[in-house]
Amino acid sequence: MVPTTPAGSVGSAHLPLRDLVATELRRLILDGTLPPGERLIEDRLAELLGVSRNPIREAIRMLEAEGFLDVTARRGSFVATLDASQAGDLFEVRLALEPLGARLAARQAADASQNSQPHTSRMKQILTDVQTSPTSYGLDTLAEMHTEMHSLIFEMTGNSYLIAMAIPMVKRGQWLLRQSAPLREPDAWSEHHWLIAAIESGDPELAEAAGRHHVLSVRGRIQPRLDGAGR
Amino acid sequence: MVPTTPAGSVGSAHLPLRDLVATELRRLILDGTLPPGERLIEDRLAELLGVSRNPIREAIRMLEAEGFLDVTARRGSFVATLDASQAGDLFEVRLALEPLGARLAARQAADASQNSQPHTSRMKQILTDVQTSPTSYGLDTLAEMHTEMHSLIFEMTGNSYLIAMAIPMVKRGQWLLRQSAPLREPDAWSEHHWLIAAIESGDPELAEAAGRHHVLSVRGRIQPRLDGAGR
DNA sequence: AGGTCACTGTTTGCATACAATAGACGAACT
DNA sequence: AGTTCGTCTATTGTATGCAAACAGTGACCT
Repeated sequence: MVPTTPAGSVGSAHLPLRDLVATELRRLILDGTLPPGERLIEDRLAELLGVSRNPIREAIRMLEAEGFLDVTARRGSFVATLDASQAGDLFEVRLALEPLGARLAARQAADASQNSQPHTSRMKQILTDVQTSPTSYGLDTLAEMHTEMHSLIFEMTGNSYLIAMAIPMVKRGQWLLRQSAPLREPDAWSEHHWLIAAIESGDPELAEAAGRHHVLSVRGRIQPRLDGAGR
Repeated sequence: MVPTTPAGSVGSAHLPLRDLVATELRRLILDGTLPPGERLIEDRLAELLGVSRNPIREAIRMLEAEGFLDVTARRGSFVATLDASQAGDLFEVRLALEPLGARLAARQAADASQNSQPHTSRMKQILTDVQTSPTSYGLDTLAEMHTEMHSLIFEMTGNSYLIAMAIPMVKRGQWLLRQSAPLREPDAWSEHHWLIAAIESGDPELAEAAGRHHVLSVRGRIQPRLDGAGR
């Protein structure tokens, strides 16, 4: 992390190294550079990122809490593995939280319909970008856009507790998508159109149903690719 | 932590200090010794617990991820505050996850009805203990028993992702209960009887409804005590 | 041949030391 | 009197050093 002026190096507005490290490790895990099961050696990471082991260790605690790492005391940290069983677990939780997020977001859309809705407009922009030039983005970029869109829904709810729980969940989902990725299929994106429209309509019931439908649909698309190691 | 033989000091089977510290800090927060808003000074905690700042800092990252601490870069860590708005947020999420947990637990009960169910028997034992001698426990103990019972439901599901998300949520609920505690009311406990019976019956729909009903009931009992700072 | 034991390198756990920043206090200036 | 600036202290951020534990290797015994 060498003094390359980390986006506001001096003075006041710079992030602690633990946050930069956590962000970078997340990226390396999500894009597959650090594959599932890979062992993380603190010294190597420290050297790789040009920091001491201390920020590394703190970042490891954060990523552990987010579920990206499996840590065993005195035996090291490993990139978490996501087998079919765990993917099923994830979808079961997501099937509870995504409809909730959509419902609360729709309520917000209804409450604050008069003023501008930065969340919905950004969501629509992402969707437009992807659908107008679907081939101009790499898989990683597509996954990131997908994550941003779902994160926006949760952020729109204004429920800070839901946000804290759901954002890591969405990132975990991005990871899964990245590994077995149907993000190239046009259907995968057009579905979001319905979801966003439902939220924007301000009808909580409709939005909840759309959220549920969306998760079920994604699960149905991904499940077949995960067989073999069933629960 | 001075060589006071910290419960398995030598050899192999001892927890890292960060875990002991995190557990202790959680306890101090939950029992009110560290009140909401309190600033945590790393040096003081280190001296108080007899360790260096390093395990303290790692524990802080963990508790931050669990939502017990609010951390601002270079300005310190503070015990999180739970106002009425945030309590509402918590209940909204809980209203999604608790029924899910009950439903999946019931499914497990049905699947594995032949062999013994350590989870349900432990739950029933807790309930019996509380109801036979309701006055013999302190508030903190009651809160801990309540937490254990709900944690058992989630653990029973076998869904590791749900467990990872829900256990901290339950603890956060314990915190709320501890602050405005209706745990002395007999109704609060008899309700759990229905919930456990529903899970044990193996009927997912019934259990889900019981879980939902329970959360709604608790919210109804707590909500009035939180007024003033509504959303 | 198989298993057990000691030995050694690697890695994690913890402590200490130093650097940098935030916030408070007070002096000087207007 | 109020404001601004500098200084000083408490506290967080980061680095380094050392101890303890794990994992692999090979010798030795049975």
